[in-house]
Amino acid sequence: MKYDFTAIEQKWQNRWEEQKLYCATTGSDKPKFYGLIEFPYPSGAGLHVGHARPYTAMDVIARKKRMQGYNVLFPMGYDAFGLPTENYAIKNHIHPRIVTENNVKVFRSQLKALGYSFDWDREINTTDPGYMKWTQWIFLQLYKNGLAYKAKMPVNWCTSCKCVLANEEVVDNVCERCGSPVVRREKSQWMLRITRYADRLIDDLDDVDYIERVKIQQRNWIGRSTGAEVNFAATTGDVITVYTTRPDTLFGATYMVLSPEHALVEKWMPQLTNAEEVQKYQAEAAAKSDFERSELNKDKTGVELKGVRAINPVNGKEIPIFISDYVLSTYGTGAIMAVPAHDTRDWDFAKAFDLPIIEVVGGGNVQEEAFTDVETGIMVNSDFLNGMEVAQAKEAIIAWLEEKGIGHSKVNYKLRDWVFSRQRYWGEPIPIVYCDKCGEQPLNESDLPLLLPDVESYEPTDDGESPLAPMTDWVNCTCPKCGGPARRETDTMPQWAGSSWYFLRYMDPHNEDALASKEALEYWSPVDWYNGGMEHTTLHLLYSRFWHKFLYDIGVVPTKEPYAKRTSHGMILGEGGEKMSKSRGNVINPTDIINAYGSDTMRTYIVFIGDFEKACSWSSDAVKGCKRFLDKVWNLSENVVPGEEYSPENETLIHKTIKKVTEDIDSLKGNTALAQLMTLVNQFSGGCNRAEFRTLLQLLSPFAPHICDELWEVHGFEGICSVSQWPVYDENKCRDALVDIAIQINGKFKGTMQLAADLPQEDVIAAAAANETVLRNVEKIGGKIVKTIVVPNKLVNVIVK
RNA sequence: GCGAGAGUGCUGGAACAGGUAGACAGGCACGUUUGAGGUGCGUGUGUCGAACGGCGUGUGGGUUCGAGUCCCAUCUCUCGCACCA
Repeated sequence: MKYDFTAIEQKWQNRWEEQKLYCATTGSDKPKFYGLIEFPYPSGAGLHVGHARPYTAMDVIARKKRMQGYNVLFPMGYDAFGLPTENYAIKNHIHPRIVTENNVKVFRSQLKALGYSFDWDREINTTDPGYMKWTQWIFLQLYKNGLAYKAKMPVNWCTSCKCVLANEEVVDNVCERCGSPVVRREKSQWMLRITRYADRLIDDLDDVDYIERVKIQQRNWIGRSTGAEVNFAATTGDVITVYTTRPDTLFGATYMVLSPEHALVEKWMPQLTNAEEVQKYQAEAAAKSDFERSELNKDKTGVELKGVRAINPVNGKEIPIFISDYVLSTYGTGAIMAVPAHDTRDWDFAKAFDLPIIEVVGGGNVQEEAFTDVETGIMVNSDFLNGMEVAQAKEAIIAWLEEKGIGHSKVNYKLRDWVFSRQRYWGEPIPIVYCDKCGEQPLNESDLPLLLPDVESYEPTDDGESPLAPMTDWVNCTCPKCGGPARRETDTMPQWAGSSWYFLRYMDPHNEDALASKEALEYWSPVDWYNGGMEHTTLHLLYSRFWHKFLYDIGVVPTKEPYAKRTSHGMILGEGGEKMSKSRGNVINPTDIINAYGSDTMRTYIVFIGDFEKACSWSSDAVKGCKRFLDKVWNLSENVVPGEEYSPENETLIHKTIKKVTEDIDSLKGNTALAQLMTLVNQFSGGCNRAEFRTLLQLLSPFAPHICDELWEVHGFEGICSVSQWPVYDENKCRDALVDIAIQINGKFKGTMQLAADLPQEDVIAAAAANETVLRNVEKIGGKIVKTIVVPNKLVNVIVK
């Protein structure tokens, strides 16, 4: 019989779907397992191998869990709002909804062709009105709880997308998505107060099982630092508040620096003797992009504010005040006290402007370089702090500042509030209206979802207005409070909105009265295992944790954290180790591989390709190797003899294999699990019995489910392989009766000897002493055996002197 | 600059908790099956050497009976952050 993978795969995919074999049941008594992967953005290019890697890995886990008796929720959906769809729609004059529908169709058929065990009854799409309704509902709750607010502020504006971006979407001052330059614009924007959750987003990382680099990256992004705010008096009578993490070095503050945008600079302008020079510097700084500002970070520039001085509150000394663009207006208070002796940047500036450097922490040579070590230093030149260690001095000075009422301890974050407005058409409209009488008003929940107007044209505008703004039929509405005339908010939500809670919708996707029922949320929460890309660590992953915590606070969800475990996959590179890209022409289309070798081969290769967490390059030859392996399994099927028990010559290897496959799948090492299965199949090359073949099919089933279900049926085993009960192993049967013991002479490997397993140590030593290899080497060295080290069942090391 | 991770055959990659480095696969070579083969099967394949044997996990040290694995130093690469006071 021929291995007709196309027919077999089609047959089983149909059967799985008809029988709803992989559908999850809320409330089942079985233990639950919720495995999640990031749902795709249905782009016009279709599914690529980058999707297939994490999807296949989680499918293998889900399939194994199911066979182990878990009630498995493994869902799929589409994150379908977004710019590429909108741009494509504009260019080709098709409505984005149609574009989305077409793309989703392609994605769905590709996903099905890969044989994933998704619960297709729970498929979701973020652009469905029934889904959008709850995205908008969550926004209203955020609004009502003071976490969504409108603010006029400088924002990142992508010159190509003609749209505002969140800080997280700007990489090296270009748009993360399209690579076009990002400029600053002053705009009124909807913001989400993610900063209110900064502490919990850091602290609760201790309670979840995320791979370490994800935790580190999130902590760094939130960027919590503890220090103090200190008030300096200016000679004008104004107060300059600074933020510092080193209040202990206050005695070493020899000048101050304000950011060029600091409000006091404007206030003081009339009394500055060098106002012109100051204004020129401000103008230069404003003209520079953030990129240029940080590019030029080698040489410190700045201008002294002549005519104003500050007083160091600890010693009453007058010190000069500068403006410089190395002080950021957006962090802390936009002003610093400069301690050149103990801060590298201040040191550079002091050298450039010839300012005094006063050592206040001993241990370095501050005339040569800034001494920033906080572990070893002892305070000097600091009055009542002298002799203390840095940590001690921090506490003492903060106490002193608080007592005098001129400072207090303070925690700062790099994290900023989330810019939530986008000036595009293809997103969820923000459910707010503006009434002349009542002002800003949220829509009534009963009026959700607020749908997009169905129009012909929705080109982005250059003036920063949403394309929805000119659609007066839609914009003009009535005020939900007074019923008078009102106008709708015309900005839409970012793509991150729908994906911030989608994992909850899977739990109860058709619910019309709530985002999901209490029962479903209680039963399925939290997601047990979430795998996704590192690129989402400070975007989607952080955003969704924020939303989830908020939903927890208002009693909607039962857990503080959405995901119990997070892992991440490496990229699949092209054949030569280069990134796959259209321009290089090295993109692998999963459909081509499926057509040529079958989905089981594709799946097997994707798992076998290498370490899941590392980048791997695609190899067309190695794909064939996996096809060969499945061919061998297929051919083995014709050499299966009767036998309901494992035969003695295969028993140990089978138990070992069950053990290895079971453990390796759980630790994302499908590559070595498959290697072990290949070893087993190689051992079976002459044939195997029914019991052995049955176990092989079960172990291979998570990786190559179609061929296994088919052969299972061909051999008349009961039920369906992919939902049969996972085989168990006996630890005692995982060991060979005879073992090869390595022989080392003085630590060098010389050969092996075969002994019975678990022999007492004395017997092993005796066997070694009598061993030919040992005797020969002892003689050669011309010494005596002084010691023998035995590692049970592994090795003996004979020390000869 | 700071933080994280990684350097193993011709290639992708294995190696539990320090215990036979190179599993498994690809490629290549030879043989064989075949009318033919981008088929199947078999054998070989780290390196030097005819062999005995020696040498081998980026580099240099160290700890240990024993190091790819641990420690110190150093080089290279990848990723993340980047004037965050």
